[in-house]
Amino acid sequence: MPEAADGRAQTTSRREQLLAIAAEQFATKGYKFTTVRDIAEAAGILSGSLYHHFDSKESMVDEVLRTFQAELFGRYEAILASDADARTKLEQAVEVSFETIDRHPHEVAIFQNEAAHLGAFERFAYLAERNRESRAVWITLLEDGVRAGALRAELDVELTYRFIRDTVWVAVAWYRPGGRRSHTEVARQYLTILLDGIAAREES
Amino acid sequence: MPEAADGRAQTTSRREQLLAIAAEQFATKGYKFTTVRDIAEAAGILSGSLYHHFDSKESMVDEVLRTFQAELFGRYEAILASDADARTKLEQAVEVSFETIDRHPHEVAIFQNEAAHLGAFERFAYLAERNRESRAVWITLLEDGVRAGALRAELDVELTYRFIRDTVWVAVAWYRPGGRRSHTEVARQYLTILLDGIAAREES
DNA sequence: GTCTATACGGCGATAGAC
DNA sequence: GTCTATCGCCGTATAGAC
Repeated sequence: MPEAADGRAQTTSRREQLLAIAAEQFATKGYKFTTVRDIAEAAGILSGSLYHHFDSKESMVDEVLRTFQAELFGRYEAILASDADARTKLEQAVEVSFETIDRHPHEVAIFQNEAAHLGAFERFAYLAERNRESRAVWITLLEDGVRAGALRAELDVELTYRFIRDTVWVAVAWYRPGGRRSHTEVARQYLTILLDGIAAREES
Repeated sequence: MPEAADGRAQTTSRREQLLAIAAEQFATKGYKFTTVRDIAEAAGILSGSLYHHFDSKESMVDEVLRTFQAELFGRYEAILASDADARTKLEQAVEVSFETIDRHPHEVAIFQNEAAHLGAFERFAYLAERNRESRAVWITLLEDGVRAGALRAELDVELTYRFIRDTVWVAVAWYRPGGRRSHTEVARQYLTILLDGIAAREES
């Protein structure tokens, strides 16, 4: 990652490298369990040197989460704005989510594991805001689905939203990029369960 | 809780009281974020006094988790051993899980949030063992369901197990005992989604 | 069974040399 | 941009009086 063979833009700045290293540590050991000395060591420098690049350990998670969320929500908005039918949009939202787990597993893990704690500080108030946005996206998708007749009418939309959100994001705990199942495959299987259930259909 | 009006066993020992207080703190703030001074203060004593009852902060989580797991797995075993049909057993396992969230929300939360970190230490090796046991329970239920013709034959059992486990336990993050939906109601709704899916059935 | 007092270590962060 | 050195704080845990 650090070197580009040809002369083309080697855009990964030192700052971004360090953030990527920090993100990996935060994701695997947890934010609180990761010391600035851990991050520095993984980067091959000493802890004091980190403060040339960042104000504090807190600033590091902050930047990691902000960047990640901006990208993710950009993609959700694109889906909402498209003119696909309700069921397709729902499927796309699920696919984008699993793709995000595939591409940014560390960032997703940090968000999953630390958002609750961090959200308590004013600095991280945007996390709660993003949570509300996310809920709005899924609820809209589900309600549109019901209205269009694609989803069952008696659906408890609120509960369904929670189940979807939980299952999709918690998958970061076991999904391994480059593993046996691709993110596309996982999304497809998941959608089958979600849409059609696991029970055998009785022939009528 | 501390007092029993009649002469009958007032079984909540001081030890159990302290453990309950610790569990609540661990669950809401996280194990690492909870200091022994926090626990002591919540109990109305000083931190040094805690060490009259327990070796260490670690011993406290340990005891909380061990007790909880023993009870939960006892219930799973009872279901497996019963002579109900495959679909009923699966439903019962889901119901027991939500009931456990209702009765022991703190313990479930601690297990959910801390098991990954704690599992690294030999002292908590049993957490990984319980995880394997849990997987065995669900996989058995699912495979029996497929064999009995109650569940779809093409089911990816491994993936389905993960989705069930994730959704059921993560519900501890939002389920509130005594709230608007009872655990029985949540379990029922969840089973509908899981078994029959959320898509409208096309009339054949 | 609880308190007072305190040890010991590791953490985040800073100042200034190179 | 990194290193050396170090500060101040807060965490767990201990020893012994009451």
